[in-house]
Amino acid sequence: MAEDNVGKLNIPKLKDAKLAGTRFSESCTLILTKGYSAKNFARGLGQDEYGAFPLKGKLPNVRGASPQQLLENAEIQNIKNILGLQFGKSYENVKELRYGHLMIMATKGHDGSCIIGMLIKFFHYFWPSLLKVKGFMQMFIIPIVKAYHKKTNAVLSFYTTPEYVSWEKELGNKATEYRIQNYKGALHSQEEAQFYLADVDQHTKDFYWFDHHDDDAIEFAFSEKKIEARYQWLQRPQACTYFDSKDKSIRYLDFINKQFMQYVVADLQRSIPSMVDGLKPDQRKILFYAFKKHIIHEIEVAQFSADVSDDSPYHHGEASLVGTIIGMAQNYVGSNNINLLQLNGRLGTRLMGGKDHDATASGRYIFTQLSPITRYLFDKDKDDEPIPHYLNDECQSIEPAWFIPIIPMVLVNGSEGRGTECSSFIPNYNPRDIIANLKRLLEGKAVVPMIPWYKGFDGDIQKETTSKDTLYTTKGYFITEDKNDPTITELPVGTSTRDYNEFLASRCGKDIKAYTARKDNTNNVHFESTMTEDQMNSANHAGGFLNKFKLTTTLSTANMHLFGSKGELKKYDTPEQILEDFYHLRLELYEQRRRALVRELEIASWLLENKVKFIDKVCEGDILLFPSRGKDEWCAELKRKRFKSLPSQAVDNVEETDEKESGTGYDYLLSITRLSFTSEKIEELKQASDAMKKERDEITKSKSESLWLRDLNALDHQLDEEKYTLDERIAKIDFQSSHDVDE
DNA sequence: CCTACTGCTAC
DNA sequence: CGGAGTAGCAGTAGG
DNA sequence: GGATGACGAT
DNA sequence: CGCGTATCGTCATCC
Repeated sequence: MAEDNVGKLNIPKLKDAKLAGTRFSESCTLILTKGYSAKNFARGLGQDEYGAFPLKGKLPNVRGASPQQLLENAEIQNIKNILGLQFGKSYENVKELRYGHLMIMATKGHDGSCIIGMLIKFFHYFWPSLLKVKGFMQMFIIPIVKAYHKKTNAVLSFYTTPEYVSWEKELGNKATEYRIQNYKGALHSQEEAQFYLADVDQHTKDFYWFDHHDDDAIEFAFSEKKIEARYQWLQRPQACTYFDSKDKSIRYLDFINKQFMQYVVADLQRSIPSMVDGLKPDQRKILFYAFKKHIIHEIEVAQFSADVSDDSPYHHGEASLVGTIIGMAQNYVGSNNINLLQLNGRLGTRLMGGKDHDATASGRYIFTQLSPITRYLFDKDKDDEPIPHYLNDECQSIEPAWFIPIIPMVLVNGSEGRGTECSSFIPNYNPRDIIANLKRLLEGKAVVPMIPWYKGFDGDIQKETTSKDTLYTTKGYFITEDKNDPTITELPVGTSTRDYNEFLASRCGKDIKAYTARKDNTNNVHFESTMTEDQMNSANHAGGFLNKFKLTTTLSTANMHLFGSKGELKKYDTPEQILEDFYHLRLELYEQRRRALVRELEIASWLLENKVKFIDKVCEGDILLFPSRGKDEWCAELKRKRFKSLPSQAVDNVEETDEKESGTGYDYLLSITRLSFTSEKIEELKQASDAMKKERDEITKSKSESLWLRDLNALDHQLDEEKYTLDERIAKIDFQSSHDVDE
């Protein structure tokens, strides 16, 4: 039968169906998979009618890409050739194609939707008529969670998180009857493959085109003309919609609206940090786990990332998590101003812009732990609830929506990210400037404008005066001892020593005679160059040495997107705006903390007071310990004598003590040991009671502002301890201006 | 009979 | 993913 | 002025 | 332990 196989295809990794390209091709299905895990699966379906082709990574988006680019893309070429498609041709049916169906094996989660979306867009762009052939495009769905009934062994599969969560909710405490299995990968074992083979139909969904609304949906999701509309769409709170896995077929419209747009939201959410703690979800996950397990002693990064992974219900590649951990721990110039994690080992230096490692591999050989200063920034002394706000339960999540540091960390370490419809860049600022500004706000004064600052940076950062006021220039630094031989001792923010080394090498013999790089310390910059007079003159003509030799970069504050405290996407125009937004939220939470503290002290205070009163009355003979009585009698007597009983649970409504008589409300009095009746103990108790009253009064009188101020001062002090000072920078600027090296 | 080396797997 | 490198082990040739 | 690449999480 | 593909938006720089 292979004789009439139209053109044997020589495509590596392709497992062609035996009947593909024959007169039976209409009944053939090409399965597109991510990775190689589905090869056996395709084999199980039958090698005559099923072919399999693994996709590497993500497909290109046809939107905006030039036809040339698309033609050069190997994956697109392969798909086109395997199916036997021709560009520019319109297909009303699949008779001419080598396969009758194109089935995408959706990897679970949003990124699977991304690939399907790209594929739909690809066909919509080149062969829109094919989308109207019902069942040409299919997807094979794989559950994210399976529930096994412990007794009956019945299996329930869930294909979307909301679907699973609503089932779990309905179940209530019957949930213990099930064993829940989270799906980590797809189709790894033979057993799994069998499971799907047994019921291929139920997992296969046909895509279909109904009317022009399907076109409109695709247009809405992808068109460049709809950017504004999509941005508006993202402003609205998103409902967790999902398709019904029982439906045999799925409309393009529904796929786009329910699946693809959720990917867009997820993509944005993982890329844009929160205004409150400055963290992206994975960074928060890492910090959450580090707090939970109290990682204050070093732990292997590979182990740590595996633990973080296990701790959350859904995770991406381990390598990316390792990379995120390393990113949070780096402290070379231009990375973090305050690294929340600490790294042991030589990984991530300025030499290569922090990339001189391979995350997957190096994770096994490097160690990390929480930086000591982190506890000063987050939840010092555990006065705050450790996790004040959780994500809504519909979108099952273990981590908090955000942590609440005492200063806006997003300004300290900056951030950079790109999602769909919106990207974001925030430069680093000086924690000292931030603290000072917060103190100004606490005193009712106006904030002072801040300029970006990078810890350890020896160059200069200035506001660009000539153009927009959202631009800042970072300048490297050089000295010229001999007239024509500049020595570069600092590179602008964001330039790695290695890249710069290559750059200088490329200029040798052209703009400079020669140069030498000193490599004593990976974080040190030292390039000695030699130039002829002509070269020096031409550099001066080209706007000076700094410009000619790429010793400046710019920082822009024109694109500062963040998620606000309620998860809303928000654009900020100045760092001060971020600071003030943070200020109002943080102050409100300090007030909450203060009230909670007052409540606690209130109770502790009257507890002691009542104990003292009780002991006094016993000593005075007002209350007789003997003869023995029943507990009810005791309670009645104590109530009559106006002792307060301790509410069993609620600590609120302290005033109204006669709610429910649990019978244990007076235990704190009845269990007083006889030792307490010694004069020493009585004295001690009275003193404690007075002290408690005093503290209570103080906190009651005090303002939330002073609680915050106390934390800020503690942080300030810790920064002193760790030598975060401005002195270096100021000295350098003075030095630089006095030597007049600029131009 | 012990050493030195080869070939192999598992990581 | 695949190549390089290595630990550990069994088998074997050679002194 | 239009193309290109860098950034970072996946 | 080092390779590869891609998305996504913005901005600087290259030609």
